[in-house]
Amino acid sequence: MPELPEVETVRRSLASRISRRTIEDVELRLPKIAFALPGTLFADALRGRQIRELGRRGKYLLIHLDGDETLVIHLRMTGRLVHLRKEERETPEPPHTHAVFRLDDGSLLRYADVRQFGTLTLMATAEALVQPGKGRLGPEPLADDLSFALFHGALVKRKTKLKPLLLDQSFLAGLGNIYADEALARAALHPDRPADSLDEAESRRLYDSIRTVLQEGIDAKGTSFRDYVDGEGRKGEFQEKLWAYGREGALCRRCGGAIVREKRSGRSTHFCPNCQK
DNA sequence: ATGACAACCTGTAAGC
DNA sequence: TGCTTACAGGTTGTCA
Repeated sequence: MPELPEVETVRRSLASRISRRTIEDVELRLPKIAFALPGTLFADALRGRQIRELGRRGKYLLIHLDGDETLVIHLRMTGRLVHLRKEERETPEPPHTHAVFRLDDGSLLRYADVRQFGTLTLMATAEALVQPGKGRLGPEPLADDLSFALFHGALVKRKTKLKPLLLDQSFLAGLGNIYADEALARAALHPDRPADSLDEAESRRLYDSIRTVLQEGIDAKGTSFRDYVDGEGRKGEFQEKLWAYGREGALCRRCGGAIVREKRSGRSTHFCPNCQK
């Protein structure tokens, strides 16, 4: 489900609702999804803690707490994090609700995940900012300090094909299957092109396309294909503006050719064979 | 470094 | 209708 634009949308939609609130209690119904420091219980570690502010790193949502710890949330495919104000708290609970946070203003933060892949991890803030997941994360695609020179330098060192490279979170943090396909479509680059085969103009197109498509995704409040909703339970709108993903058989918005869907590194890959070279 | 694939889960849609 | 298979916004581990 959630790639960078979706996680950023969740972050923004939750920020004003839960910042500076204190967690009064946590009901953890599926313990295997949650991790605290070794030897501690997740709910115990969170009870009474105040939420400072919300951050994001790649696809990880960071809930910074007092005491220099951060609750790191990864929604994986079907995770949802929805806040309900005090007057909304009787809203029927969605199925597969695995954790409920009760906040000091009477509101609730519900975490639901059909496939149980997502994780809630309490870790030291310093660590969460650098390395929220297991492997090292690459740069933030939208950060000012990711210059074209830096991107291009890293790109041409790689022999991998573009599609798997864009999905590699250690190369760039935050692209997933939808936005990888979209970035390639907008850059008019074929998913199978070896990264080191791009000339500078092509590399520039890719760099620009990645940033444009992610920013437009955020502006549209994410892509809701199936499950995704933001922190207030609202769907995004970017699915209406896609060029490639989910458009098999439809006409390419650039050249009018037919979009195809083919497997690449185990993922459905959508592209226009006519103009993506 | 790269690639291929299974595993973790449940739900839905398509195919027969 | 009912059964089977493929597939889904992700990541990780294993084995070439």
